[in-house]
Amino acid sequence: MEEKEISKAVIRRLPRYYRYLGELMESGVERISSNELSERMRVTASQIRQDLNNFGGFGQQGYGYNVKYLYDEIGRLLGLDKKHNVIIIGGGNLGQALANYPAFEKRGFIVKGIFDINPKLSGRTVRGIPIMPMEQMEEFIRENDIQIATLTLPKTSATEVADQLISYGVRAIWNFAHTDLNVPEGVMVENVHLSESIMRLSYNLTRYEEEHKSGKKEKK
Amino acid sequence: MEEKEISKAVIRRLPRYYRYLGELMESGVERISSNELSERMRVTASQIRQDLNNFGGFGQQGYGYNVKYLYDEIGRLLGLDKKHNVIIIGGGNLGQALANYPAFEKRGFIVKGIFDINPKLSGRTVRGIPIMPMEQMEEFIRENDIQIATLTLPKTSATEVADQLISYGVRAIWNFAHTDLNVPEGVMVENVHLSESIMRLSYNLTRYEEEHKSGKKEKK
DNA sequence: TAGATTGTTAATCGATTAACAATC
DNA sequence: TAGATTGTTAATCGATTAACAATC
Repeated sequence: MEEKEISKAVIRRLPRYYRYLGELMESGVERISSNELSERMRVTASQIRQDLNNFGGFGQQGYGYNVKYLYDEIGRLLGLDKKHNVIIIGGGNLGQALANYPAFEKRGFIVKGIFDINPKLSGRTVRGIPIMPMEQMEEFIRENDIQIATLTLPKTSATEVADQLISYGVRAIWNFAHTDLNVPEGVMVENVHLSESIMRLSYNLTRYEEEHKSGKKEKK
Repeated sequence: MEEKEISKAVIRRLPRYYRYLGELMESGVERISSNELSERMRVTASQIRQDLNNFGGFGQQGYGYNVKYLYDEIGRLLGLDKKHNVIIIGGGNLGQALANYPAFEKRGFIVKGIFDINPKLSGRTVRGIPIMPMEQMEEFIRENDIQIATLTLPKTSATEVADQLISYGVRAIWNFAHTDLNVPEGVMVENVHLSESIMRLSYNLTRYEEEHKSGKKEKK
């Protein structure tokens, strides 16, 4: 009845909670209070409690949170309790690097195939994953229950390929191309714009240098 | 006198403005109003005007914004008018993929060297960029005016290596390792946590599926 | 039970949007 | 000049933090 819409800001933080809880588990910590966690993560305890309460009462008064339980619950929210079949479009350096990344498999993201316009790459494999020509994409998606497509190709072809992918039934696009995709309702896009990321770093570096240039500038 | 602190949200948007303005330039557009740009970028015109005004009056009443001028100004803010020397720590797949990325060079980010703990990689090159052993890092940083270090190595060594880099004078870290870095004031960190990114995608996909499962669920 | 800590409401802060006077 | 569009102030919205009653 009451659809409590969860804000993007909260969702953005979920994977980070998951990471910290995983580390706590590894070091054998069984329970943790929002206060302790807040010190480790450098966020307020209030925010932690607010965030978690969006999804239900995961804690217990007077006790705190059970680390394993909370870890599993957040994992479930993030869809990490299920396998997701992934394809990578674009078999260049970045595409191959992602295909080679074992950590994704551990979290349930299984790379099933790589597609590239370059016919010379066809037939090769990366970590046992076949590189195939674009023509086989549709059949492959339909037959292998592919939910997520990773776009590691030039922006010039990204839009067109994304449209194809969606028409073949892909519901989620992990977009590394330097362009924004317009997708219909019900299709998810997560952008990784690396060039924008390094520009933000460059901005901060430049601002800092400007403010501190010519040695130590005395503050009046 | 009045230090107008610019919010992180604004800075996050700057590179995207830059991208759109670059595309407008390429297609020969000379001027644009906040209204037109807002339609293309799917943000409000009000936000565009507010954002840009943080940095000064880039527009002109009755006319709008000169595309080339605005592009250059934002580029300058982002520090793209200067060259930045970059090293990559970790010569694995991702490190090599970034080294191979020509778009960075175009923006003034010059990869000068790659460092890896694996001595077998030493002496090899990627796109003419030498891979060197970690022992040479300090000297290389000091002699080549390195400002930015890219961390593409396992989280287990990331913290330690970051500390080293900072002590050698690196002021900005582009962190791809799955961990948060604690750095002193004056050192910039930009995180690219790919596993968190794909988890957000997975979250949205999973939520959407839950809401629409068992075919079309009628809404009362 | 007493102490601890959550869940949750209320207060504050910041960011976005709307409105319009300034001005090209 | 009249029309267009910015720069900027005010209003709204949303997110974070503080506070505390509920409860384990």
